[in-house]
Amino acid sequence: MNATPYVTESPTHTKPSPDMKLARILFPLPLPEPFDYAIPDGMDARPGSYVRAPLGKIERTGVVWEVVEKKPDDERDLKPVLDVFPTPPMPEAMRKFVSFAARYNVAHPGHVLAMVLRARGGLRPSPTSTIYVPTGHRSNRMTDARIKVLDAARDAGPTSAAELARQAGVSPGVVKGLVDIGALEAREVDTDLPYPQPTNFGVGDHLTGEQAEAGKALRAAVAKGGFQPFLLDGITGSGKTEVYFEAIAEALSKADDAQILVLLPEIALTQAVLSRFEARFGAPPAPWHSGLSDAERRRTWRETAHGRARIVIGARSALFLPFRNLKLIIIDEEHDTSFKQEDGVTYHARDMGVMRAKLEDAAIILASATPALETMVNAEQGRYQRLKLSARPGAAKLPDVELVDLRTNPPEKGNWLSPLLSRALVETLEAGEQSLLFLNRRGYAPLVICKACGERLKSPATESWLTEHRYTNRLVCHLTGWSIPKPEKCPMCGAKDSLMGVGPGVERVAEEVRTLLPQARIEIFSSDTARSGEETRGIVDRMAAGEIDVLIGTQIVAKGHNFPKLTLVGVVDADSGMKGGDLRAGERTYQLLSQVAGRAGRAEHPGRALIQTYGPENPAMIALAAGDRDGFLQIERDVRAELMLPPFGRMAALIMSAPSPELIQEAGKIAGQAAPNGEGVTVYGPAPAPISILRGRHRIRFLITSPRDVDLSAYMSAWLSAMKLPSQVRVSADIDPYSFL
DNA sequence: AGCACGCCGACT
DNA sequence: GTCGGCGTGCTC
Repeated sequence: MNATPYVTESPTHTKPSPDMKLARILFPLPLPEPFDYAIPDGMDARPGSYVRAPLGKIERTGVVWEVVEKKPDDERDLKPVLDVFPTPPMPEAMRKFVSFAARYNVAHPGHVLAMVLRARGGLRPSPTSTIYVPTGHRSNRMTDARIKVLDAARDAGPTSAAELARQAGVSPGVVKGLVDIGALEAREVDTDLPYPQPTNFGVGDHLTGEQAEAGKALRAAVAKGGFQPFLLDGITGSGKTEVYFEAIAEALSKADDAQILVLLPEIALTQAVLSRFEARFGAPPAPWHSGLSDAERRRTWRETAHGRARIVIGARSALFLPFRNLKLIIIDEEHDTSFKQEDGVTYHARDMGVMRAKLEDAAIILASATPALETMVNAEQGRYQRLKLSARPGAAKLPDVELVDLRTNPPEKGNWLSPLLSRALVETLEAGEQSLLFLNRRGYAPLVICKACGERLKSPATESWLTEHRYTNRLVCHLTGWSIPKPEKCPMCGAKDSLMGVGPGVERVAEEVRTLLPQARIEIFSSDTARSGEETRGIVDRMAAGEIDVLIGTQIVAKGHNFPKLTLVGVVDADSGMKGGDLRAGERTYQLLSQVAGRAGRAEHPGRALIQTYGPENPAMIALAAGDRDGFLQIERDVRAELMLPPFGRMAALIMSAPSPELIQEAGKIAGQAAPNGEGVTVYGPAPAPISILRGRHRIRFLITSPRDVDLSAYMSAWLSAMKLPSQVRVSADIDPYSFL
């Protein structure tokens, strides 16, 4: 060891020179701003470069946010940038997008950057592995073992030494021997392969007149270039996908480095959808969702950053992938509420997508059969261009929708299906056709009470009601997943056999159908019976093959499955979604119900939908029965305009959490006093948050409304920084909140 | 987010 | 007397 104890200064510090440039580096951490570092001579660190730099005692990856000249009077002894990754720099549009998303959603820029850098290994070149290929060269010293290995290499294709030895049933030493005599050659290859390039950019086959026309409009817009937002408004089965494929084909053909992002609700990201893209464009798209392995994740990330992945198809978080040359964004099922991220950095992928398209100077297509009210208003006011698809190709027709008034046509006591719906189920089974019953409640009964003392059984962590599951004979908290075996005695008063399930769940409705149709093949479709993709596929395949007579499902059934022999859809309780004071409740019920109703009669069979409700006079129900979607949205629109609710006014929430009820009450008081005065801003609360206890923390929230012209993000940001809170209290803002309950 | 510093309880 | 619990504060 060559110790030099008298050297005290760290050798990593760079001496300032007169023309030194410094890099302002943003780290994926909740820091208030980028930090300054010295760029060593000869290092190619520019705005957008992904770099490593020392931060405190450790080294971290960050992104150069800007490069500035060091001022002559700047005496700071800056640490140096250590390394630049061989990844193309993050384009300026992306950096602006990160900053915008942080400002708009009231989050630290670094916190948003963390969402961008979520693929470990994506910044480094692909790992390599050694494979062995036959050279064709054979020596006269061919033993049995050697021949087996060469046969394996020929049959299995190039693979690793261990794999070759395993397949040949010999020891790895034999492989080494073959390399030594020149019969096999070792090659280093990347394990993460580039995605094959799409090839088919031509006009799609079998487009109907209306589809061809919409496709042409989209092609023209993409060809022209620049920020152009579209609403592709097409009823279920009208061929929206085929139409936006035209826009994708145009973007692909326009430049050979143009990239396209397709966002879908996570649940819609199936193999079938990926295959459809592959069939159309001759190459599979790059996928991005929470279920990817680390290797798949870094592959998609790297290929996207290098500009080699042309089509990326993903869930909401794919919006934060670092595209090099993004030319088109598609948000399919744009009304879907799963695009709203509710924890961590809260954001809405649809709204952020429009902003990203604007900053990238790209086209964006929002596609839906039931567009969100916000989107409809944007189209109406000319901010989005609206393309309508109204026809269903082929013989398929939207089903006839009938409302069943549960007040005049009530189910028998203890049942949940009205005589009308029961009769329809019998008729459908007799006709050899399929039925679907929709009830958005898992389990047997959503509430368990004690007949003796009236106790309602609650989850210890969240205080929410426990749901009875007969199939597993457990009581389950649907917020946390916590469960206990169903007790024999009431935990409160000790009475035996006094616990009773109240209200309907899919299991109870299944029980009722079993009594009504003893010979029918009945299955339940919910997250309890479709735990894996395999189970989901099994149910969907059996239903499509006609092996199920009655399928009883939660909202999982509402997503684009095609069941040709399905002719009856029954909605057990249309009113359940309307409760809770949620400003979008009516809209969501309409979307869900029309989506569910759209499952019936997609092929040559006509379908019908029966909707059970206690409020058939409700505008949502009337519009649904009449198939008058735009009429419904108009009523809803007027209500929101009148009350200055979004999109006619702005709304935000401030959510606070603390480990104890006393502390959260104290925090609420402090926050209430710290709320700044803002022109037109109204603060309501605090009130218990939608999930008032989460992971052992007590939560409250304020609701804030303002006119549209107020910068509510800036208001929330000012409020947050004006508060001095005990350290155990956590606060966050939610711009345009979606959960109210 | 890490990581260190710092100030109070159970152990060789 | 120390080892270590996690509250608080800093990182260019």
